[in-house]
Amino acid sequence: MKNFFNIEDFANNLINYCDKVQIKEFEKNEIITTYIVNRNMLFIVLEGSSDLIRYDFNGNQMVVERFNKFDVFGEIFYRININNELFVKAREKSKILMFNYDIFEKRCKKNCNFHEQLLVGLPNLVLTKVSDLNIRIELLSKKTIRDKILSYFKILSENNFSKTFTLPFSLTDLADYLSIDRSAMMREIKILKEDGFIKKLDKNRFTLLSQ
Amino acid sequence: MKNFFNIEDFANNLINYCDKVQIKEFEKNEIITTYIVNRNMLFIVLEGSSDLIRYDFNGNQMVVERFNKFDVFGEIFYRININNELFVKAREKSKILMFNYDIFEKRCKKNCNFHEQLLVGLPNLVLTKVSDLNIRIELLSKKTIRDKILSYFKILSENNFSKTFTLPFSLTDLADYLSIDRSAMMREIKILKEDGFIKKLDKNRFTLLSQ
DNA sequence: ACATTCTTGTTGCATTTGCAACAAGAATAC
DNA sequence: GTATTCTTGTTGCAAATGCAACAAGAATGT
Repeated sequence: MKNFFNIEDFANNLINYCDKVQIKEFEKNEIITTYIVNRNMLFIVLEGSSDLIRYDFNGNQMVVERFNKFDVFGEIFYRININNELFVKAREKSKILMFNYDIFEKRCKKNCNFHEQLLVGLPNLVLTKVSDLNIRIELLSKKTIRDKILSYFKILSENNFSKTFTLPFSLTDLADYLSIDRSAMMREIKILKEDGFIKKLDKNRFTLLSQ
Repeated sequence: MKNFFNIEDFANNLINYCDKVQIKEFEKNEIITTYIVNRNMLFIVLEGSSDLIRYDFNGNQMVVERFNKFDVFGEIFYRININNELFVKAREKSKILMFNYDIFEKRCKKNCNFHEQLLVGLPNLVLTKVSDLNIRIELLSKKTIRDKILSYFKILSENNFSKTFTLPFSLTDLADYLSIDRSAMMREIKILKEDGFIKKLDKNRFTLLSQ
């Protein structure tokens, strides 16, 4: 999982960024963007985090996806969104890089280094996104809650090169991520503990037991 | 959903393609590639179709994803695949375009038009892929079989600009795509018909009723 | 033309899951 | 420092779902 360019450095050198790109700060709960098909805007989280939210018919809102540091998002990744009921809301004070997809076609006036770096670095961010989406699809495809939890824990464990790992979010969020009922998930985690599959060390810290 | 380049024309002009790219034909059931992390190969289906298959522990194989004409696939979209148990198998006689991701960095010797077109057109194919993955995630996130079916039918209907539409694959494949048991899905379709939500016209042809 | 494989359709039953509701502890806001 | 919100944990129950098994029709291969 090598990085084709170092986005940390990149973000730190944004002082004289080009005229095709802007950086904006958002307060907690501010709307960052509403998804409108063919608007072709792209966003990169530089600081903070935000949620892609869908309003369904009944009026209740649901978190479709969460964006953390250096995640890419935008209408361009959601070409079918007929009712324009998708929007992105800051979960906390956040800094967002914004630009139009036509950046690939039109160079900026200054022909700046920043523009160039973005063009080189963006594909890697998108590939990471695709990989993340594929992983989530595989998890959501598992038929039982047990399989979903164990498969996800296995991935976390492998990412961490250790049987012990920390969840990247709360248990409530985990249920959302796996699209299962939270109480049913808690029940299954309890059974997995009893059956000796996992051990709960701390609030969000688990160990996968070999059997 | 505009096209940034016409891949049909593109594929028809492959006569003097560049030295960075190759086109290969595969017979039905032939293995096109095995996913190996960091191999960085990309593939585009020019003709035919293929399945991404996972061997699980028990030895039984499961279709993770299906690739049709002009779909892009490759290890590069699956960065976490520790056991290398993923491979792509041709469902029928297929023609596949293959190249390494470094095509972005290294121009070919001839500096050919083909190479240039690929660089311009590929991002659009990838964005379409991301959009498709996002749609599937939303469907898989629905909690009931009824919601999954109705949401998917709504998308097909909107794509077709009509309440009536044809499934792009068999009912058996639909159950796989939505990751639900086929018999449970058939039962639900029956209830949806009885409740007046849908009408079945033909084998794979349905109409969404307004109520 | 026949055999074989694939797809649709159906049902009973056990199991899994979502939902509702509640309580206690942790974290955060003011 | 207190109130408020968020998170974890638990349970009973009804509803949804997967599984197994079977049959008939359609499509495909030779």
